[in-house]
Amino acid sequence: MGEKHHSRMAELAKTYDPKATEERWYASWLAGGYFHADEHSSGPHFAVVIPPPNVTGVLHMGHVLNNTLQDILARFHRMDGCATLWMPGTDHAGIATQNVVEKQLAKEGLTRHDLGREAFLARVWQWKEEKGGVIVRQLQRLGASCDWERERFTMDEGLSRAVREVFVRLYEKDLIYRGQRIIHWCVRCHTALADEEAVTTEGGEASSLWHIRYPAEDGGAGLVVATTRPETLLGDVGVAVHPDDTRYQALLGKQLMLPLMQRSIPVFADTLVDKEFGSGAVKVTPAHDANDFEMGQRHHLEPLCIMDSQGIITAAGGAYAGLDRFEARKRVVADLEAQGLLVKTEPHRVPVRRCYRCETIVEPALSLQWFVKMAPLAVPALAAIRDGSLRLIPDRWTGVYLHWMENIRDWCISRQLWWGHRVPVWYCDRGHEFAARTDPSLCPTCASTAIEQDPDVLDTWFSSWLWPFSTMGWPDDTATLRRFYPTDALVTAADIIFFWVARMVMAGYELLGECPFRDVYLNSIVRDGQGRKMSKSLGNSPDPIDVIDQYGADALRFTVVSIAPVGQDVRFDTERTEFGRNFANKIWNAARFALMHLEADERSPHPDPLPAGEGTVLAAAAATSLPDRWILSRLQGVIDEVRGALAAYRFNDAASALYRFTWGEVCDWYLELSKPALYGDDEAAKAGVRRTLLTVFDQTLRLLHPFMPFLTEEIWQALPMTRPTASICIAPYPLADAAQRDDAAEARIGELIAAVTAVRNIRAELGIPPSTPVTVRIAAEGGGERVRAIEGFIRTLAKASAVEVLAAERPSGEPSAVVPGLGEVFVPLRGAVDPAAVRERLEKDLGKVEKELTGVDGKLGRPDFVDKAPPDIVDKERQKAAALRERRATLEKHLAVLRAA
RNA sequence: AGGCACGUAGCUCAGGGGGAGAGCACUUCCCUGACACGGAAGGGGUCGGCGGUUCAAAUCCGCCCGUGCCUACCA
Repeated sequence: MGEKHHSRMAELAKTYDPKATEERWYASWLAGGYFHADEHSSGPHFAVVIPPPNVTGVLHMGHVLNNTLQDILARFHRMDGCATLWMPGTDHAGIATQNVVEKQLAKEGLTRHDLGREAFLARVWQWKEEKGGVIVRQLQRLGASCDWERERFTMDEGLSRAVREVFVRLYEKDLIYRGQRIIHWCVRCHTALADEEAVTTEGGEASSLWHIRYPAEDGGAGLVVATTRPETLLGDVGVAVHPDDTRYQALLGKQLMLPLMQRSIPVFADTLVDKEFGSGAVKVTPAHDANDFEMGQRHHLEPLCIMDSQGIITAAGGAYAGLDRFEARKRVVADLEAQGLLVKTEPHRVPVRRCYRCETIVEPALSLQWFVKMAPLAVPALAAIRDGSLRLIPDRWTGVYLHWMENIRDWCISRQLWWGHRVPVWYCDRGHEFAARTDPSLCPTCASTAIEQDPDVLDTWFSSWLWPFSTMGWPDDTATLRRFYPTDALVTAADIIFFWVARMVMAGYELLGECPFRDVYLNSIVRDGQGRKMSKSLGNSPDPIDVIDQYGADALRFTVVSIAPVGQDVRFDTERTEFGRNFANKIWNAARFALMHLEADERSPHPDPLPAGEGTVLAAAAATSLPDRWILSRLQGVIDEVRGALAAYRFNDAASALYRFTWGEVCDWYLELSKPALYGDDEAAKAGVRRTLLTVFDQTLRLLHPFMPFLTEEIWQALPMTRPTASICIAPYPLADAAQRDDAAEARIGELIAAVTAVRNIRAELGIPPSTPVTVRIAAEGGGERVRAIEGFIRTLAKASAVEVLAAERPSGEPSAVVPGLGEVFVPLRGAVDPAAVRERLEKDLGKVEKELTGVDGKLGRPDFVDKAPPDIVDKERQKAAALRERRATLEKHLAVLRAA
C-alpha cells in the first residue's frame, strides 16, 4: 500500500467484473427504496405496467428485451424527475400452471380427480409458493427497477375481487351471457379455449381430402362430398351445396342415404358453400364444425354429437363407438373404400388448430360456455385508436388492431379447469341463476339454500385484461389509481395484441372510462442466429441467466437494445453479447484512466461540477482548452440525441448514439487529447482538463445509466466529487445546455482529427514506423492560426517531431492530403522511403481524384441539373469541382517532380 | 387466398431523394504508462430484378422474384 493515493486504482481491475458489482448495487437500490413510487408525491409522473409473466415461467430472451426496454423507460423518467411506477407481478396462467402441477401428480401416479378440487388447489398454491415466481428473481438479476413493494399476482385477494366485480358488472349489463356454441375444445386439457388460444399451424398440415359418395335415398347416384374429416360423417345431418350450382339443382330438397350409418339426410342450399372447392358439396356436421353449426341453425337441423370430451366416438357413432377420433377416421375411410363409396383421396394441406398450451389438435365442439359480448366494448376501443388517444408503435400494427376490433367475435371466457378465478355464478334448485360479488348462502330470487356454484373457472386473460388498474387497487378509489392511472406506456410483444392489449383497452374504457395507456410499444421478437423463433422444443434459446453470468447484465442489456430496431425482429446469438461486454469494458477502462488522474492530485480537490441538485451541466466558462470545449459541445449533442431517440422509442438509436460518443469521441479522441495536459507541468491546464473529465464522466454515466445500470453506478460512485444524490438511479438525467454548444471548437477538432488521420494514413501506407519521426508541414488556408491552435496535438497524436506552417512555397514530390478548412498537409519523406512507393501513393490519390471529378463534372455538365436543382446543391457541386481540380493540379505537380527524379 | 414487413460489404443489420454506413469477420502494423474485451491504417457493396416519376433514385411508385410474419368459414 505504498502508493496510498492510488488505492482506488488498485481496486480497479484491468477488466470489468460484473459479478463483483451487480448483486451489491441491486441490493443497495432496494435498500434505498429508489424504485418505490410514492402515490402521495406531486409533480410529473410516469407509469408502466409489466406484462405479467406466467408464475411458471423462466426468463427467456424475449423477456430480456421486453423488460430491458421497460427498465430504460422507467429509469430514464425516474432520473428525469418523474414519480415513476413500474408495476410488477405475475400471472396465474390457468392451463400452464395446472399442467405443471398435474404432471407432478402424474409422477406420483395421481390425477387431480384423485385429490379432489380443494386439495388440488391447495397443492397448486403450495407449488406457487415454493417454486413459482422464479422469473421475478431473474428479472432482478437483469436490473429491473420495478416497484417490488407493489408486486401483484393475478390470483391474489385484490385482483380476485376486481375480477369478480367486473364479472358481476358485465353480467348485470348483459354483456356476459351463457350459451351453446361451437368452441375450441382441447381434448387433453379438457377445457374450452378462446379463438386466440387455438393456434393455426402455418400453411396447414399434410393430410388428405377424401371424396365420398352419398347415394340418394331412392337408390340414385346421389352426390359426392369432399371432406378433410371423414370421421365426422357419423354425425352428419345434411349435405349443403351452393344455391347457384347447376350440378346439384335436381337434388335440392331430396334425401340422401348417409353411408355407414344408413340415415336419411337432406340436401339443401346455402351460400356459405364454395362451388369451386372439392366437389362443391359439403357434408354438414353441426355438432363438430362452426360453419356447419351455422348452417344447421339456418336450416333447422338438430346437431348430432358423436364425440365425447376426450375425443372418443360415443354411442351415437354406432359401430365406431369407443374409438379415438383418429382411429375412427382410419376405420371410416377403410369401410367406405370397402363399400366402394370412396371416390378418391387426394393429398391436401389442412389448416389445423392446436391448443396453445399443449399442442394437441383442438376439436370444434358444441358446448355450453360463458361469453363476453364484445361488440359494445369495441366501440370506444376503436374510437381511441382512430382519434389518436391510443398509439401503437410502430403504427403498422394499427391496421391489425383495427381489423380485429372491427370483426370482433364474442369471447369465450369459461374454462373447464380448477386453477383460476371461479365463475361467480350460482344456480339454485328451482332453476334460478345469479351472479354475486360475495359468496351467497341463498338464492336471491326464491331464498332457496340449495345453491351450487358454476364449476368452471375464467380464462386467465379475464384477469389480465384488468391488470393496469386492478394492480392499483381498483375497484377501490385509491391514491395510487388517482396518481398513476392511466399509465403512460405499455411495452409488449405484438403476438399478444389480441389476447391482451386490445382487451385491456376495452376494459379500461368500460370500467374506468379511460384508455389504460397512451403508447403501446410493440417490441421485436427475438429469434435465434438462424432466424428461427426461440422455443423450448428447438432448444435454441440461450438461458439469459447463463449469459448474464458469462458477460454481465449490462452487456446483455446493451447488446439486446442495440440490435433491436423499431418494428424489426432481431436475431440473437450468445456471442453477440461480446459487443456489450466489450463496450462495458471500454467504459470501465476509460474510467480507470480518469480516476487515476482525478485522484492523483490531492492538493487541489475538485469542485463539485454539479450545480446543486440540477440536471444541467457545469458552466462552460470553466472549459478553456479546445478539446475541453469540443467534448463539452459534443456532449450537448448526444444528450439531445439520446433524449430525442427515447421520446420516439428509438432505443437502438439512443444506444448507438451513446456508443459512438463514448467510444468514438470520448475514448478515441478526448482522452488522447487530454494526455498532453495531464502529463504536462501546467497546473492550471491540468485542473481544467480534470474538471472536464469529471463533468464528461458524470454526465455520460448518467446518460448511460438506464441502459447499463450496474456499471454506471459502480463508476459514478467512485468519481471524486460531491454527488447530488445517493445513487445514480435518482440523479437528474442530463439536459443539454445550448450555451455549451461550440461550433468553432467542433470545427477545429474536426480538422485536427482529419489532419492526424491523414498523417497516420501516409505513415501506414508508406511503411514509416511510429519510431521514425516525421515533420508535418501544413500549407494553411488563410494564415496559420488554425494550425497553431492544434499543432501540439498533431505532434502528439501523429507522432510528429515538428509541425510547421508553410509559407508561400510548397514542397514538391511529397505525399500530402487536403484537410478542408485547414489546408494541405504534407509529410516530407524524401530520402526516408523508396520514391517509387511515394509515387505509387500519389498516383493512387490522383486516380481517386480523377474518378470523383469525372462524376462531379458530369453532373455539372447537364443543363437540367444546373437549371432545376436547388442553387445550394449546385453551388456545393461547383465548390467540390474546384477543390478537386486544385487537388489534381497539386498531385500532378508532385508527380512530375518525382518522375523527373 | 388476403394483409404486413423484409431483401444494403463474407456474416448480422442500421440508414433513407443529392458525399454508400456500423458491429463482427478479413489484411497490415502495434503488448506506446486506461483498455489486446485494446490501438492505428486498410480491402470489400452495380444497396434482390425490371420498369416508372425526377435535374437527381439505394432512398418514392408499380410489377416480378425470394424470405418471414399475421389474418381467414376453402369443408
